Amino acid sequence: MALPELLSRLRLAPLRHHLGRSLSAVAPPPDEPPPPYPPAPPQPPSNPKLFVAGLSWSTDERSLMDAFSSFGTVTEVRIMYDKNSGRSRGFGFVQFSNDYEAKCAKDAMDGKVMLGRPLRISFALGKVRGGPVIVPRLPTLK
DNA sequence: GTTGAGCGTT
Repeated sequence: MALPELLSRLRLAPLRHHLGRSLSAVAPPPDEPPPPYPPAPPQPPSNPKLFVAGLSWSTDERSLMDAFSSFGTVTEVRIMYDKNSGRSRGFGFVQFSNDYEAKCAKDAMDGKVMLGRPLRISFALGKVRGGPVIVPRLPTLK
């Protein structure tokens, strides 16, 4: 009886020791950072300004603001008009005081029919006064 | 009197 116990102790002791070390050595990586393969969208494109297309020709900035003012503070509404004819080009921009209001208005109004026309809303891009417009600056000649 | 995807001026 004592012999098998002794044998098991003699053989298990190093084994348990080894296992304990190897486990503790292999244990740490439960934190495997899963590499997000679409590395692009950490944040959904969001800014206070919305690009609103699909506007009826008869939609003016006043009615457009009235349609969006219930989602937040509208800081700017602009509809692009044709230089010559003076009529609406069918799209414009609506800017809110913050990104949340803009996203809320977009989710609520995108696809909604206004004056018989389905609205196409997305976040504005490009020309933003004071925005991140990168202008390559050439060295000034002297 | 028209048209219908799109990203703009001061």
